Amino acid sequence: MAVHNKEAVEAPRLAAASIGNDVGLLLAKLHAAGSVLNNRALVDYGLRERSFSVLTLACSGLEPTQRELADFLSLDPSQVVTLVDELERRGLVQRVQGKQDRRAKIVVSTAEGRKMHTKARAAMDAAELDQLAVLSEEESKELKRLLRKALWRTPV
Amino acid sequence: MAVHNKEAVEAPRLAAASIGNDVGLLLAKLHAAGSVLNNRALVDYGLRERSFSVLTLACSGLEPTQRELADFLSLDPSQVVTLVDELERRGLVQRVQGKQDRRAKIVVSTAEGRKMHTKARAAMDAAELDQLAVLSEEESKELKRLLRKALWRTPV
DNA sequence: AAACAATCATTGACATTTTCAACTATCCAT
DNA sequence: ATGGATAGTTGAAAATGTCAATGATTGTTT
Repeated sequence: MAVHNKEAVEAPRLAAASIGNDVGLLLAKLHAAGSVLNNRALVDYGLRERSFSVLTLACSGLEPTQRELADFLSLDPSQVVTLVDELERRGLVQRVQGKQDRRAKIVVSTAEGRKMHTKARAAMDAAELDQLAVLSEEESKELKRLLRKALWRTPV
Repeated sequence: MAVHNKEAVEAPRLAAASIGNDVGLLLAKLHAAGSVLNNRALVDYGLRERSFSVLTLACSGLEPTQRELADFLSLDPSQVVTLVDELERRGLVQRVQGKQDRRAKIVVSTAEGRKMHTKARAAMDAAELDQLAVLSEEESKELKRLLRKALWRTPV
């Protein structure tokens, strides 16, 4: 997702409108701006935000099924197929048959995939630091906490 | 944007992965979930998130040009054309030629548009309240403040 | 144990959205 | 006045999102 905004650095004139305080718009804009940064950070590794997410989860040890990936990443199952196809083609992940449920396919990382992930993770962390540079350490933590809470209704 | 997540109510198993703390993913998921709520809230008025944003700004008195709308909403100028076309066709906004710059077109609301906006705004506020129901008043305010700060680097 | 509905991954079709390049009209700087 | 940039518009191409159908497998009901 690209950003056409040339003036993301300071509050534009229109931010004064009531909509400048809408959570929906704030989320959309910050998400769009962040996506640009993230995808730019990942381009060296041939990854994009989504394939990075899948790779990360494949490396997590949680042994996610494709269905779980779809649910967690808010994607259609068919989109997960495409993402895993690509990562598997590049030798970064593998599909293994589910133990309890043989319909399910668990996506696990290869050694290659874990090496790739380590490097990509560093780039992503730098990008996030960049995006939130204007916030203090406490503010960044608080922002994440609030996002998680709003999303999952966990006390945190 | 639709959400395929069936378990948005509580933290899913995969949230334990390192990615469950990534701002990018948190923004993407909360934005996606919010879009569903917002678009559902607007369907009665024949609006969607984006046309509502354009209508709001047309009603703001700020007299935005289409270029400003594109920048502010992180849209391609051609997408703004489509949105304004539709709103104008329905008699909710009008294009008026810019005063200083005759290339520019300022998007202003009609009386009809303002009535529509008032009703839609109420529905949107309710949707936002719903989405952030789990947060306290202070937390909601703080979340918005942090989003605005990260986005526009205003002290706030 | 046979039949049933439900679920997982996959495919392919279709719709929507994004991105981009061209074009006209207008602006601004020299 | 000329030339280069910008605003809006159009249309085409690429990327993404959505959805229905399928085969394999599961759990459930008779």
